[in-house]
Amino acid sequence: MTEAARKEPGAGGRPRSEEARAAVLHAVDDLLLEVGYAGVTMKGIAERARVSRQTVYRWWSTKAEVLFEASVNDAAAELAVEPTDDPLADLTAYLEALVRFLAHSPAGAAYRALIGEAQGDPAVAALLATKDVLGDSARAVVRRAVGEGRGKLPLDQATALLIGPTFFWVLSGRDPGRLVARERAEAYLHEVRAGEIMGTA
Amino acid sequence: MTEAARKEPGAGGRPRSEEARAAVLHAVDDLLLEVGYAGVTMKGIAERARVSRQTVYRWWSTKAEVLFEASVNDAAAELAVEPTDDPLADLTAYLEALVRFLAHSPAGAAYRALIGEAQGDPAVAALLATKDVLGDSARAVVRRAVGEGRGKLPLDQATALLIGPTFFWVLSGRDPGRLVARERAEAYLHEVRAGEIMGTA
Amino acid sequence: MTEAARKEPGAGGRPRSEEARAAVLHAVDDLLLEVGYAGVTMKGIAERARVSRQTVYRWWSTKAEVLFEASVNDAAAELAVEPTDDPLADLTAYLEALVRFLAHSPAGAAYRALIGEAQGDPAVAALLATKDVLGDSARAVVRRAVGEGRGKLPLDQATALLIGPTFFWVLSGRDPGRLVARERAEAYLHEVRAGEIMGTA
Amino acid sequence: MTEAARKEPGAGGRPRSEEARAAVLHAVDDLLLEVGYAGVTMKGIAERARVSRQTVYRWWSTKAEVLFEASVNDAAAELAVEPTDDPLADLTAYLEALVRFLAHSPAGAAYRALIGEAQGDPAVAALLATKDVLGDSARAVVRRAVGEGRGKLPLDQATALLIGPTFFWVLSGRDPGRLVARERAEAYLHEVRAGEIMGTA
DNA sequence: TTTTAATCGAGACGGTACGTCGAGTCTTGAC
DNA sequence: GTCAAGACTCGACGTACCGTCTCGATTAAAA
Repeated sequence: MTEAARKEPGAGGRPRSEEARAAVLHAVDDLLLEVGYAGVTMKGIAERARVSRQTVYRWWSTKAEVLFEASVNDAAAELAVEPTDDPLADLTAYLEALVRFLAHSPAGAAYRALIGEAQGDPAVAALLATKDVLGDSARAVVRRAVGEGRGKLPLDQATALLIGPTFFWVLSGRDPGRLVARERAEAYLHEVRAGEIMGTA
Repeated sequence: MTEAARKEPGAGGRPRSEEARAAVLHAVDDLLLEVGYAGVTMKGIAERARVSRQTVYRWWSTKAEVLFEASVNDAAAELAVEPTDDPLADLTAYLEALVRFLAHSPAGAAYRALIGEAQGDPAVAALLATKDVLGDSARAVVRRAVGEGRGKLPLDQATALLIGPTFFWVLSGRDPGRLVARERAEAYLHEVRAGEIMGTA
Repeated sequence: MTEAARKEPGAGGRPRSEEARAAVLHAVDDLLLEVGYAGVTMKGIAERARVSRQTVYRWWSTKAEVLFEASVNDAAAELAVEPTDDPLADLTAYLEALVRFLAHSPAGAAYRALIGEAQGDPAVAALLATKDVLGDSARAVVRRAVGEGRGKLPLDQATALLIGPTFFWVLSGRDPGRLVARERAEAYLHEVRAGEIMGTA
Repeated sequence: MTEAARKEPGAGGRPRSEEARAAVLHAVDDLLLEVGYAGVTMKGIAERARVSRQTVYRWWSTKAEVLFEASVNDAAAELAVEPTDDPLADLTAYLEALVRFLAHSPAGAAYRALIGEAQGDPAVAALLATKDVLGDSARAVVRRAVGEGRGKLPLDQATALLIGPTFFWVLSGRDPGRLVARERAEAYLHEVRAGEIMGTA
């Protein structure tokens, strides 16, 4: 449904079946792993969830919406890192979580597929724009590690610097095992802190 | 066509129509702009190219293949930068070309769509792996700018560092106008050269 | 409602809303004219009558039942002819009423549609068998005009002789304007009276 | 297809599968008997004929068209009577064939259903108007029996007089076993011949 | 006066057919 | 052997109506 149960209008009527909602979200998770994004269909989701096709369409209009709702909570959870007093450790933990999410987590696979679909489908792009999972999670970490506004670099560009290389690495099909989070975190910290002084980037 | 015109088998027979081939590649370019990646279909390509459906299938098996062939040459051309003696200028020029390609060029739109499709479709991933347009173009620039193997950072990770932030920025739907190539190039140069000494990367 | 308001079971309870009943019958009449029999749906009836779907189903189980109840009273009224002392005049008046009913009246359109539905749907056939509107109206006229049992022809066959040609004419889509009731009435009278003597038909 | 294979345009292309055409017509015949007109669906026809749904829609746009094509040939055959020199015998034979057709033949069941559907669906009415199976067959018999234009009664009204009573009898669900063709034929002959002299009907 | 019970509206539910579309394949005749 | 044309099977699309099922809110007669 994208935005959780709106039940204002009228008031009357049979209430939405929470069971059906859960079954659909569960089904789409399973299907993504089994048949891949391209193989997921609204029909397939409905059948797997033992739910009528109409019920799926009633609450989500595309498979992208179902996937988004199914994965966005998992995504936020998997990308959250417990803050410590050590910025380097935080950054390292975040980069490790990022690789794990993008390259190995089911929620990450869903997210990659959505990012992909968004490249050729404006509707999906708009959907993704409603919640910037990656950006939000990174911003929290970066803000703690380097402080906001202390460098000349806007916060969102600083996060792009952090996320970008890993993002490209995974999406372009390179081996995620070859990434070393610790080194990247050190270099990143060095770079953005230099930016504070040099005023470059 | 994926594998260039093979003319070995048998002997006689009508030769492949170069006219048809060009018409297909042309049509797919047009269609991409008009209806977007999701709207492109094999049927649509054939009709637009005034070519029979069978003819398209004879030479390409998926729309991804047609798009790939139609855009890969343009892509390489658009990402090539004339080498100068100034590494900073080269890097800056490359980053500008990269933004132009990813965010504004038709070939780039096709490439983004293909990268996207690859996230959920292994066949497309394999297709893209046959020619690493982005990596190749960046490698050439990076090699000239910092020298190969002089840092501890492997070359392909150094290129990921260069491409990644921009790649993420554009694919996540952020405004490409806010990227400043010059600053990024300076910071990049600073970082990878520090890596040579610090051995971090 | 098919079987008039039964109020036996239990005891208390909210009484049936006569308003709702009338609204439904009214709605089905309107809809039949606007969208035709095929276009009438239970859903459409409910919405048009500003009544819940369940309420329609509570009292009628198919659209045929609603239509039947909505049209049967009108039908009987439209087919009733005031008896005079002149059999020929009675028959003529009846045939005129029959054409008017079958070819031009809304109730007749409903009746034709029901007869039609009955050809392929035994449930509708059974429904129609509960009240032979056409036969009843004709029987009354024929009985007065020629007397019952005076010919060898059973009464219902004599009525079929009267109704049949017009019935076929209209249902097979022929122009009702070309029927001349007076001539048909004369011939009919001649034929059935001959039957009394000849003992043939 | 309603009008047999049109193969003029273009010339190229795979020819229509006669096998598929026959399978569809056969399937709809079977289905009509098994599940009744209301139970016949385009989906059901396609599945029963082991043919794709698209193929059915390619040549017929509604189930009425399929049924019409499937039954019209049988209908004409079943209603044809071998002319003799005895008008009374011809008429009797025709009336017997008519009862057999309307009340007992599969083609007749289809025809009744189509007539029925036509009452509430103008498209079906138009379809039926393209070929007046009942009228054509009766006209041939009546013309031979009484001569055309010898009475004041137009030929098609004379045929309505012949067909009508039986038509009404069967369509209103009355027992076809109670009809006696011979008596009806005699009365009919008597009536229309009287009409020649009396100039009534 | 409180139950009690059947009504009402609204609207979600599982089904199933609708008619369309794209994917690939196959079958012609012409080149 | 390629080409245009176009019929073929298959399966998903998104919509519509089916008939059933909860809901909360009425509305009267029975307790």
